[in-house]
Amino acid sequence: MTDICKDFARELARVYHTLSSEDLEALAEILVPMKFNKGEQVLREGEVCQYMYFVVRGLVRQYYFKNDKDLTEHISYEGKMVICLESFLQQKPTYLMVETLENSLLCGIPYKELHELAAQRPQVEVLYRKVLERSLLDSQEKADIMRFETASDRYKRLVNTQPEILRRTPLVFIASFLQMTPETLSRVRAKYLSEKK
Amino acid sequence: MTDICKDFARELARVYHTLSSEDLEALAEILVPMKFNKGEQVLREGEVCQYMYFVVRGLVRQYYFKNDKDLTEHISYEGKMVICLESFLQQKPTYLMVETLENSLLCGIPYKELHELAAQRPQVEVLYRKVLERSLLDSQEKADIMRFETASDRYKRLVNTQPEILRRTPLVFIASFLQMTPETLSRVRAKYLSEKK
DNA sequence: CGTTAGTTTGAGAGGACTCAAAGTCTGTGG
DNA sequence: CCACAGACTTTGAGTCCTCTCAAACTAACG
Repeated sequence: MTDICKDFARELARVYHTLSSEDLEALAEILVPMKFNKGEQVLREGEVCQYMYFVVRGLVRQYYFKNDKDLTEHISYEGKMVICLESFLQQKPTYLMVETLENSLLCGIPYKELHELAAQRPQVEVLYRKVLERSLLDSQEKADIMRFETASDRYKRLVNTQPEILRRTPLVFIASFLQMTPETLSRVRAKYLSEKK
Repeated sequence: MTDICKDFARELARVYHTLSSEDLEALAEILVPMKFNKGEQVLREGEVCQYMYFVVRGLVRQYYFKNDKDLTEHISYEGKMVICLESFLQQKPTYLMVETLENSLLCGIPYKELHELAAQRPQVEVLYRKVLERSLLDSQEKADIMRFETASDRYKRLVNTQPEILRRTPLVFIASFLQMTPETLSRVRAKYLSEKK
């Protein structure tokens, strides 16, 4: 087991504080560190998502194709979780893919081992549930944002909450992440910059 | 414990098949049946959602206010679950309210008892997790629908998947449930009917 | 039968899209 | 070190969907 995994396990414990140090040890045991170069595929279409990933270092996006269009669903960087939920939870082939936008170091919790551990250790099961809870709350928040905010609002929100993403990600991906066309993002951003000045 | 609760417990076991008959007994013990008249508030703004509700009979909607507008988030009838997730999961005051649209019979799983039981019985914890998984997949599906389907598509989808709701619910609520104005729904529906003929 | 809520119809506006073209950046090979 | 291809970004014009506001219509209930 690497230090990286230990760090991650500690991080998890901190965020969800339900784990004893024993649980923590056991969890750290099953973690798998993974290294990827910029532009590499972490998860391909049709594969089954075997891990809940944690980004130790780097930048990755989750995306899929809809009517031949490449749509970015999520962008994650240091300290964030990356899961293709539908595939991971149901252990069925994914339509949602993962690729890195920078050289990246990920830490994975494998499905089978997680479930075995959860069966033995109630607190791990609780942790697992809490991760889902968080995803659920996030996805509700996102739905709300998309429903009520204009393209311009969404851009400003990103500027305020995750400027990190803006600095490190090509515009095309940001546009579809914010659910607008690159053209719209360009206009929105031009207006934002001129207003700010 | 009433027969109703037994029915519900059986239903749960059927859907999620992880429970032993012992687990089932224990779960049924903590269920709380509740009766409401048409138009009654099941959960008011600011209260903490104490139950995961199951609709045994009747029709209920979950709604909230945004800029003084009454927005229907969800409509549920026999066999469906009703949970104000944010409030229930975090046991904090809800902004999402629940009211009945018909005389209704609900069956509630109380938070505290559920957690106690989950702590004792791993399979109940698993069940709890699976309920969350289902909510998550549903909410992702809904986001996708709202993103890519037009008002007209959404209406047709409801006609095909839950005509039940259309027959039993006032138009205003259906409109905001489908995330459109009553005017738009009226037009969409007029067009649908004329096309069909 | 009148009041009020709910639904339909119409006109007009706005946000974001598409398609198209122009402009800018970047990296590679001469 | 320059030039140019290809990718990315910006700008423009026109369109479409859904919204808002307003008015007419219908239904329901006391």
